[in-house]
Amino acid sequence: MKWNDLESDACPVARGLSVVGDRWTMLVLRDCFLGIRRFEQMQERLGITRHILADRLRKLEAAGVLRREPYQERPLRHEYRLTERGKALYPVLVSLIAWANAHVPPPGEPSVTLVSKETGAPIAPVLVDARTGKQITARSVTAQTRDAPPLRGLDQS
Amino acid sequence: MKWNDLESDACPVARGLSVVGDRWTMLVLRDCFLGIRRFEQMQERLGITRHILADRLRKLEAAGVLRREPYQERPLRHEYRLTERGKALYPVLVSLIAWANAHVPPPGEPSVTLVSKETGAPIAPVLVDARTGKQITARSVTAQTRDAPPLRGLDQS
DNA sequence: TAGCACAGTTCCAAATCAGAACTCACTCGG
DNA sequence: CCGAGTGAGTTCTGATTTGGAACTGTGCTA
Repeated sequence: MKWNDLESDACPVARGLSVVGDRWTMLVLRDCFLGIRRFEQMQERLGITRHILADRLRKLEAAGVLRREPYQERPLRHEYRLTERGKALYPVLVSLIAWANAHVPPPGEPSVTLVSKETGAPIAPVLVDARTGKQITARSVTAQTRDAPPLRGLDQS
Repeated sequence: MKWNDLESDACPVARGLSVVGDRWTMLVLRDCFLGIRRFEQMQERLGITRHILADRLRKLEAAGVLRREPYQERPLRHEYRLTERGKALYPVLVSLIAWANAHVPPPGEPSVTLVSKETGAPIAPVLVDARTGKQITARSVTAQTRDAPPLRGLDQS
């Protein structure tokens, strides 16, 4: 399978990964969420090759996740900012952070955690259904294909 | 930067990606959540090279995300199942699905959606703080490093 | 006039991946 | 007993993708 085919895959996981599913993209976006906007800064913070960074930024712009806009003329220079579509990825990032802090043991205490901007209190993210407010788990929720019946899911795992 | 260095990175995003951050891993896990457990099935459904699939399964097992257990002897054969650590990745997958269905236009209507197993009603996932019940957004929440002050975040984006 | 900054681009070598064939331990049908 | 079939891999080779380092272009500052 070629990677670009994923973009038009029926499966939303595949489509999502066609945009953010490579080794660097989510790290680039992490920096964007932290307010990093400039090429040089990203390159230095991430330790990514300039080559690859340029390529990823191009692709993220093409996907409508980042937007490139001039912050000065003479010489003309651009910075990268999250679009609404990009900001909508925040839950993915937060879920990943929560999982990693709980399950990929850092050397020592988790050194980066999520806190409320208002109160500074630590945050424990949970996914719930907007309608019912109930927590979403692999046991309570399943994927449904429009044409085909769902596979058996996790019930008897 | 070498990929394996990420594993011990202070940043939880980097640590998380050291486990699930490559081109195939999340797709493998998607199949696991759908109840697929056998090598041959995954290989066929995903269109992944047998070589790479074997490698990813090994790594996921080493990371404690999947567990490999015999389902028959003579000849001895194993299947792969999600561990608790693996199941804890569900929110990441769900967030990705929600984002892709909303922002990576599928050809036609989203053909795979999330529904409640009980009622069959569609699910709209939202991330909230377990403590306060308030929605988590890039504006209300920020990352905090234990030693350093946070970067400026999205406030004035 | 000589650096210096920023945002890239270019080139080559090294790592990773795709595709196909091969292995191994069995089972089953005739 | 022989040959085909199954499931889970492994091995090979050639193509793609990365990493690392140097180079380019435009303008600023001393």
